[in-house]
Amino acid sequence: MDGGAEHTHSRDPKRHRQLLIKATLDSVAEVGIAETTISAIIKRARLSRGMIHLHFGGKGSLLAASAASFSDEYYVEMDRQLALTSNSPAETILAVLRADLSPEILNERSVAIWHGLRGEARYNPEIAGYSDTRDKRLRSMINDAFDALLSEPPTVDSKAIANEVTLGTLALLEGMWVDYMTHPNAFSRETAARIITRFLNGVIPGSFNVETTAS
Amino acid sequence: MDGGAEHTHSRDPKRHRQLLIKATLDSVAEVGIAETTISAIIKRARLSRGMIHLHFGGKGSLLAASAASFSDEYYVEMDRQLALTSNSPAETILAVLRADLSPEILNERSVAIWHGLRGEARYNPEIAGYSDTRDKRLRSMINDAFDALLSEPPTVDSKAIANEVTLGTLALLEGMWVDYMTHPNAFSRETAARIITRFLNGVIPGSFNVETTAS
DNA sequence: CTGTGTAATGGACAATCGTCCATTAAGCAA
DNA sequence: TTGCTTAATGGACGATTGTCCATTACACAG
Repeated sequence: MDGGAEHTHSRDPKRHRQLLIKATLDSVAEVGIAETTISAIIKRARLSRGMIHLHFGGKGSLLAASAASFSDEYYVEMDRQLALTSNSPAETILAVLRADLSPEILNERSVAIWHGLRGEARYNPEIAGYSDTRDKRLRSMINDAFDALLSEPPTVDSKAIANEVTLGTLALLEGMWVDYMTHPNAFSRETAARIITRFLNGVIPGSFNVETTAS
Repeated sequence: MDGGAEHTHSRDPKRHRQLLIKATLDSVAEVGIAETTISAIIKRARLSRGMIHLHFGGKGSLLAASAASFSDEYYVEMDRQLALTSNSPAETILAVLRADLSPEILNERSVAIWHGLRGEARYNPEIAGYSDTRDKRLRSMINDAFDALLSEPPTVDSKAIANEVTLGTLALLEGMWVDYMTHPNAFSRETAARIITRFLNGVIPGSFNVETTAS
């Protein structure tokens, strides 16, 4: 019937699962979550229509699995970059900032997925869970560092300050992501990092010296 | 055209146009932009199916008109609140912060619409235009105030600083909106305002004294 | 080889999407 | 009233949505 069809039924369930997740994330990144339909995903993964129901039971579960995978991607890269730095509190905070603004983590693909999944989280509790987990881990990373930076051992007052500075730093980062999403080509990672450092140097003087290095 | 004559009920093109826009924004706020279909909008506005095509020509144009209306809502309320304050630079900045975090402007309805339209702006240039216009006006408001606050008349250096502080302030506000959207019930407007003020007081010492006055 | 179980296929299916138009209803001029 | 204009209706239409399943293809045990 067919002479040279290289695409016969390749049997590899685990790889196909991963292929579907990747296709889903790529689709959300490129055409948005509204256009990420079963047909679009299947076409991208070059698999058959029934695969999604077979492996995930429905579109919702596939989206949730994709959110989990995306969260993993984030922390794998974050941990990789953090492993390269020393572990003083100020260094850790700066390293997190740099990583969160690095091209490997902050790019057009990731902001589009981030935005799409954030919206979907309101109606899919499973996705909300993964978003929340991601946020909490980042927050405790930064919060611990500010605790150590402000007072050793931390006092009630220093902890209160650390908490507020942590929330402010996270808000700054999230705001920068929004900025990047709305104007990807006008955005400057260096400017963003400099602004955040300026603010941190303001609230905690002397710990984030920036100006020394020539640019 | 005329001042009175609002007796008619079934026939009122201008009112129906407005009704459709309101229904669209309400739908985006409550069920998300994906579920905001022609049927959903019509059902909400209690009008007939053909009205959208009649008055707007299509769903895309209705969304764009809704984005314009939403942008108006924002600035009408912002201007109203700003009119109540004195016009010293520091007071202006604080007033903008307070307004942007006030229940009239920052609420579950507005963040949901804001998020939904931001995502749609990638595929509908008309919507992107209104988002951009809104952002630019807010930015110049804050930037002008920082310019005046830092140096009178502004110097090249003070303008550079004002620009970065402006971008940082906007990022903080946008981050707070994201925070509010993801955890509406855990969010505290007072804490958010205090954090931003703390950061501003850090980068520009002495201009944003917080705890002293309550009025 | 044949038999058995599972991976994979791709179309059937009802529901819903957005667009569009033939028809009806309402206001105004005569 | 009669005629004319336009707002408004609501269903037809083809395309597409997500779900599901009867069928087929494959790997391996025997």
